[in-house]
Amino acid sequence: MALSSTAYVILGLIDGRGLTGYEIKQIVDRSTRFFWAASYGQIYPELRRLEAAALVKGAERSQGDRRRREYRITAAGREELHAWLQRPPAVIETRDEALLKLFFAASLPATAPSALEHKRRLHAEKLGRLREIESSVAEHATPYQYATLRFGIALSEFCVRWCEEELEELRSGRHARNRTERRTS
Amino acid sequence: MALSSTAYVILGLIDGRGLTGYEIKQIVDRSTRFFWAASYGQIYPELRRLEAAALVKGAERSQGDRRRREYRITAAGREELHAWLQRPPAVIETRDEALLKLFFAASLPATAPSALEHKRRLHAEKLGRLREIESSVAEHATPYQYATLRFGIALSEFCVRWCEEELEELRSGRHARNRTERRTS
DNA sequence: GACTTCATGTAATAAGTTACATGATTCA
DNA sequence: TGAATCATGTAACTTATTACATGAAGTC
Repeated sequence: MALSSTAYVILGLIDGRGLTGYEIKQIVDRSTRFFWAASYGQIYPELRRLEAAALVKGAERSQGDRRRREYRITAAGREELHAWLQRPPAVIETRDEALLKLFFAASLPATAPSALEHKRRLHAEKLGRLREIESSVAEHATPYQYATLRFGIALSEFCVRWCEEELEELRSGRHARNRTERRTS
Repeated sequence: MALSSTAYVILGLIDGRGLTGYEIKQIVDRSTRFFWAASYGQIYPELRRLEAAALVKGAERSQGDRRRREYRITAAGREELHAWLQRPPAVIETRDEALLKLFFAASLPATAPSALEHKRRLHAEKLGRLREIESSVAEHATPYQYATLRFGIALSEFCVRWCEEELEELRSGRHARNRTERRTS
């Protein structure tokens, strides 16, 4: 079949309960968002494709004049989801502009602290959002969902800490050489 | 001007030395690759665009019948690079298919260990490549480049460790509930 | 002689973001 | 009544990957 990962995000989310495109987007933004984002521009067209392939089934759930289309997974859709879960994951990619700026900071060394400081702030903000989610979500998430949340929190904490340590090193001037001896600590 | 981040990867790499598109790709694959990938399909057209904008200057450095075009940064290009370094970084995005499969593992719980095991292996492989790079690159990298390398190594180690701990929890059966009490440890 | 590496490039496709358009309902 | 939220969708654009084509030079 060869669907996009974003298609499996949809299949995974509607496995068990019917959801509208709008609701899918809301849930994504508080969950997979942190390791797999999806925009309306992907979700709505993808729902149509999935319905055309009979992997989901949409039904009108309009209330008054407000149109609302709720999608449920079909038996074929669940099969497709299970097949995907059984295939080995391959994609783990990162795009980190802050790290890129740090990487090239030798071209303008005065910018290095700022790159690190912004990176620290971005991770701290993400950490704040994840902690807020954790405090409101713990009871209705699956253990696996909860595990990915804990991973995101621990990872963000790690990144914040690393930035702080590195800023400290920059300030203390120890950054002028490659401290090979530090690697083993 | 509004260039893509990939354009700045090129500007940053050729700041100081002339490089061909081929060499840029090779260097990227051993450095920024781990937080900002770039393919030939981006590099060659981008070099043309940058030359059209007079931010880089290409020159023939053919040897015999083998054509070879080496690019150097211009004064305007260096200015553009410096301006970019001074702007706050915004993009830090991750796409992690393994985490996605773990997130949806409640749909087919038997696949959870496999998702974690694959995630662990992918991080371990990355760690191996980074360590190999570290052992060969330490002397000619800038302290900032070396810092990003150490970050990549520490982060990969963290991810490998997390996967191992999580696998251990799965095996011991403690995964059946959301262990709120564990969060504070 | 065959394989690998060096070297440049394009075309097709896929994936994803942003901005916009539209309109109902809810809440202050 | 005005703002926020609910709700669906598309168009234009950007970004990036993959596969392909071409050919020289070096190596086993």
